[in-house]
Amino acid sequence: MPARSSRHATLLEVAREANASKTSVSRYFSGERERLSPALQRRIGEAARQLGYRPNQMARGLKGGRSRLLGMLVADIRNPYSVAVMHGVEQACRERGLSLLVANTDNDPAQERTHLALLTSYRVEGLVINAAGSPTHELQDLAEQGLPLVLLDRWLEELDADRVGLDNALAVDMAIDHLSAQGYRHLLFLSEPVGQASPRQQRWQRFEQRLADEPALNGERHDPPLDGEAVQQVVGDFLARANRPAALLCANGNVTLAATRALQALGIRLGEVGLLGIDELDWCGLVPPGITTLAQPTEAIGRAAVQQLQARLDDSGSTLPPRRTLFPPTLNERGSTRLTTFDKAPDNHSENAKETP
Amino acid sequence: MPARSSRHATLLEVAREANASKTSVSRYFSGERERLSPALQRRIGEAARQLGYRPNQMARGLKGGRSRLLGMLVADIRNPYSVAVMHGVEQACRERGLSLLVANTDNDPAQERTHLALLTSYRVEGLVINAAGSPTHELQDLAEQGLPLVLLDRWLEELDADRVGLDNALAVDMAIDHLSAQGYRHLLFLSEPVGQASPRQQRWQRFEQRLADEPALNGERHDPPLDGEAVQQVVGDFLARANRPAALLCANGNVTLAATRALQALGIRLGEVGLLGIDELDWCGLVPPGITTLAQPTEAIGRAAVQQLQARLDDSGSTLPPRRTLFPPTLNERGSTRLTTFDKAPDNHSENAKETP
DNA sequence: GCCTAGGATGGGAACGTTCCCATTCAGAGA
DNA sequence: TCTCTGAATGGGAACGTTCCCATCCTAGGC
Repeated sequence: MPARSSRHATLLEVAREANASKTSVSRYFSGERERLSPALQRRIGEAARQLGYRPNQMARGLKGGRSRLLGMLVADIRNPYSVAVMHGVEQACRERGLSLLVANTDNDPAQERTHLALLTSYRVEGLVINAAGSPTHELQDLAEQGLPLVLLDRWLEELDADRVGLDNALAVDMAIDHLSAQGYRHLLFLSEPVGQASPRQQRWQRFEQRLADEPALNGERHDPPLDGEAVQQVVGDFLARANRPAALLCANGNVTLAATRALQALGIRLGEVGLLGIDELDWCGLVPPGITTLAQPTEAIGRAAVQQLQARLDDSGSTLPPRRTLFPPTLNERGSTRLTTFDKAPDNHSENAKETP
Repeated sequence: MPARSSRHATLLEVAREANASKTSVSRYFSGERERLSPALQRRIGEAARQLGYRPNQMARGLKGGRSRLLGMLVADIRNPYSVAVMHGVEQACRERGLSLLVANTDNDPAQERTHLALLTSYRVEGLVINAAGSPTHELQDLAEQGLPLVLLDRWLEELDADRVGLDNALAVDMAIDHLSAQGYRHLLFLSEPVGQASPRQQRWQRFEQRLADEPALNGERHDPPLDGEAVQQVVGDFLARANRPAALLCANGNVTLAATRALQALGIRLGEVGLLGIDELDWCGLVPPGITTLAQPTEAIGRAAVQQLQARLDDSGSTLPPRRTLFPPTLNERGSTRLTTFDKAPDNHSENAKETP
């Protein structure tokens, strides 16, 4: 009795069935099909179809070291930004016949280490790193071993690798310019706890720098934990302290969400106090009168990461200098940065349309 | 000159360094550590650390067929629901020392087929399927070959596999009961194009059934494409046609988003026309006066899928009957289903708190 | 003192590929 | 007729594991 049902057909079985050698079958499935005579091609194709043969990637990966696998370390998979970028990475992989092994680390350095080890144990050919902490040492080792890797969004200063992400300085510039042009004078830069995460650091550094340069503007910076009451507290205190017109600049999507909640809880109308978020979210047009955002070109960022990896893969020999690819954001102007001085604004159900300038 | 930098250390190299046999090293790394004498353990551990050895999963997978890999087919990775479930799947995998190979199909049956082939070519040990179309034939083959697979959320009637997902009938019951209790009498069931997707079918079937049973309620059903003006058109027409009090029941998160946009564009206050969405979203508390939702226990659903797979994996021999695991949703009651008959409701910035009943 | 049990260890054959070399063969050039 | 070329094909050795069997050794029982 065949307890185990028919396992996978192997190359050898196809070869026997087609009356060919395993080499020929291997060639047939490795893109060297045209080297085979038409007759042989037909026989192999037929046999393979009949047996339902699929090359075993594990075995493939073993021999040549070509696993056709890319690894991606994601700091927080539940962040829509991460998912959007991941989607771009995936698209680019597909176009190149690569598969993607994704590991989510939930912003936990320990998991980061574990998952890094895991990904390399599958002998991925390249790594897209969106790291929370700094497994710098491990990454350095990998880089030295010649594994192509690209840092995404967050980078580690000590590690001299390729980088892809948003032009954070430009983003903050655009945000401040917009808020300033709209008439806001007192700015609160709100961020998740800055910690090691480089974009957060860069964004607020640029913020401080710009404020120092422009005497007309005043500003503060805070990075409260996002759960619980802390945000509301911080925002409330800021507004009590600051003169108007005041605005909030949110360093990422999570912060925008928390800040919006806080403002609502405080009973403050958006626009009266300005709100501008980095990262576009589905619902930003829905909360009246719409929340102004700086959208990242997530798809492009993801694709660029893979492209960079591919370049390293192709180049393998010489050591190109590390490259940084920065993308500019796009301003989505909505009502939350339209300064209203009416004490009682009309209750207009705004369409979430951008205004034609 | 060593053009290639130090590649990965192998089992054999560790064995040599530790003055041990490869068998012993293999044992050391395969959880049979205690069979080795303390001295040998120490030597191997030392050598491995020194050489930076990591077992090659490819080679492992090749020999025993144990890839320690689970595959997951996701219909739409940009849907927060999918991501949330995926997070659960991932957690459960981690706890079991499994890795997850994720393939997103963007709701495209062709990609579904391709990715299915891909996943199996990595010899995944089990498959979590959240399929858009119906690669039923391929899946049937896989199932027959003894590959454990579990259908997630969407299932294919022809395929007699394990299923995990929301109790859709219960969800619709809860929705209708709630809307009805709140005083709404004319219901519009809004769905993405139903097509093959089973949850959509089940939800609206239950909807029709319930309406047929309750003469006090009237209802319609539509599944317009979500992009463009179609939703607004459908909602507008419905409201023109139906008597009040009327409410919208949205079959999933995407629809809720589209419906909210449509209502805003039509200048309709939420609550005056009811809105209840299946799937909880970050921002549902933010759009005044808050959108009532039925939240799925996404984490639990994801974990249940892996658990089911594990059960099959353990059981391997006998054929347990297919099992269905259905989860109940949770009602998040907010302002969008609080029937207001005021022609001009007070402009209250509602806190997005649940009311204590 | 011999036999045996069983724990610790090691040798070698898979696993399913790829890839470096043959080997075969037909036709062209001498 | 003989060699030479190159295209078509095949044989066999890796790749890094696991796992089935030895083999060795130390004690314990007689």
